[in-house]
Amino acid sequence: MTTAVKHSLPDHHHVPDCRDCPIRHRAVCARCEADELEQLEEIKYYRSYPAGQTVVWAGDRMDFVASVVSGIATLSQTMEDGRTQMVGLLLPSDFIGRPGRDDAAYDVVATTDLIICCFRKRPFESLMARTPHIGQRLLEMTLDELDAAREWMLLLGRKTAREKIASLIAIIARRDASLNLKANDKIMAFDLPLTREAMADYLGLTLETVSRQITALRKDGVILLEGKRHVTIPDFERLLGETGDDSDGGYLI
Amino acid sequence: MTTAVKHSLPDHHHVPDCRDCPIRHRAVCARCEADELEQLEEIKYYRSYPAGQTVVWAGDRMDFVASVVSGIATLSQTMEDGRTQMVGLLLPSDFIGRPGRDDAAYDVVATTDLIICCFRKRPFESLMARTPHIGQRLLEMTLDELDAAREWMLLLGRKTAREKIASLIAIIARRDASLNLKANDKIMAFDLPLTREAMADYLGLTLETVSRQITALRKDGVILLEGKRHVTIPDFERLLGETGDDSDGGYLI
DNA sequence: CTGTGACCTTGATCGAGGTCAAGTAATGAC
DNA sequence: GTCATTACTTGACCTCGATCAAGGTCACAG
Repeated sequence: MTTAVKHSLPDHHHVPDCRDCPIRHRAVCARCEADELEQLEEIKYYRSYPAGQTVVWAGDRMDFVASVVSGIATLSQTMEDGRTQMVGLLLPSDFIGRPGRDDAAYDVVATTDLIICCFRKRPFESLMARTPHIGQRLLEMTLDELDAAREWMLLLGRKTAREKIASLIAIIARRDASLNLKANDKIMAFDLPLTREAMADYLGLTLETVSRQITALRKDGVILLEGKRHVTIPDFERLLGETGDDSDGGYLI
Repeated sequence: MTTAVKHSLPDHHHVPDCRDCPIRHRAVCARCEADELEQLEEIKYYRSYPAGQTVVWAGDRMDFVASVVSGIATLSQTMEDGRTQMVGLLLPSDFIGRPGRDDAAYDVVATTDLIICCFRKRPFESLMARTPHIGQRLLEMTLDELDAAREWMLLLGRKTAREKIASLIAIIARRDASLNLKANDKIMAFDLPLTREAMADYLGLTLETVSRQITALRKDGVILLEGKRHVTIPDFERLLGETGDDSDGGYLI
């Protein structure tokens, strides 16, 4: 299997500077930094998880950091009584884990089939200490994630249900567009990678409200739906108008 | 004035590892790192702002990074229609600004009289490049802030108004206790450093709801109020029970 | 084809928190 | 003293989204 996965590594060369995801990042990509390549190669390995499986539980000991190779994972917290809030969406090339901490702070769950590229933590940390460049990139990524988290705080604290849904769809549409590089397509189309419940956990809503608002956006012609998951956006500006964000479009999340 | 401020610098030696503030941090403190002291000394200067004044507006060019010496500042975002969400509370020794970005992402407002210690950005960045240790501390601080932001996402997305207020009061109480080092005092007392409106902006509520919930907590004996701002907490565990957080108390924010 | 379960939609109702409005308290200017 | 202002409280009402409940659709197993 390792061999099979290695063939997918060219993905790692595609390191999008995705400004659109809730958790923006740039991958820590071995292949793109010749100097560190061999050292990283020595301490890395791959793991795969089927959709629905939990990668780590909050509080578990975590002896690795990792980067998403393919698939989608979520980061979430759960209160004693079961209320849960998703705090991050991990897409290919996003980073998992935290140098300097041994226990996972959040549940990491694979929402689709998932392959991650792991680095054993101690060696990674010492490599980081020897190679300031890696630490700097990690800082940059972390600052981007912090900005994204704060943008999400605005969404959670102040937006209406309709604005929340529109924002999430806009974000997914942008990430999809930036990954698939069809920049000139006026019409965006993609599958929602999350269930209604996962969207609800992300947006601080209930799944019923998510369903109702998606229906409302469809009835108003803001989005088109085929089946339950496939979304087409006939007019992206129109969608942006529903998000409540600044309309200059320059820096939406 | 510069001289007067320099006399307050011993504050910088008190670098609490405050795990309780929404935006946790450790100061980048010149005094505590002999090696970098002189280089930092060369590029630093102080600024002070009266309560209510805006330090920087979102989108403004920012040619410095800074550390709070005394007073309290807030970090917030505002939507076109005026809805605002606070995304950070900056207390003494917290860090302001972001190496690698020229424009401020958020409004920074002094809520009390404020003194900050600034470092010109370009020299700070090049010092960072030469001194990996600084970058590492910055990474650590940023990761702490990220955790705090995510904890706040749970609050914003899933907690009730009463839980939100209780959480905020608990956080302020802990920070106050950790700053004032009266660990054995069972009874905590302090002044709320924020107006009802600022609390509302922080918690994603309206100021009326904040007022009502504070009244409710007072009537239920969870907190005592003298005047509008001075709070006494007769039973901290009781307050924690109102926050909705895990009751082990180990890692509240 | 029929059951079963996951996922989603829709309806009816309820309530937490928002909105609007009036009023209080403390402060400070004149 | 009066007036104005800022910060806060309280009440009445309403709305948005949660809750509870039922039903639909689809994929898949037997």
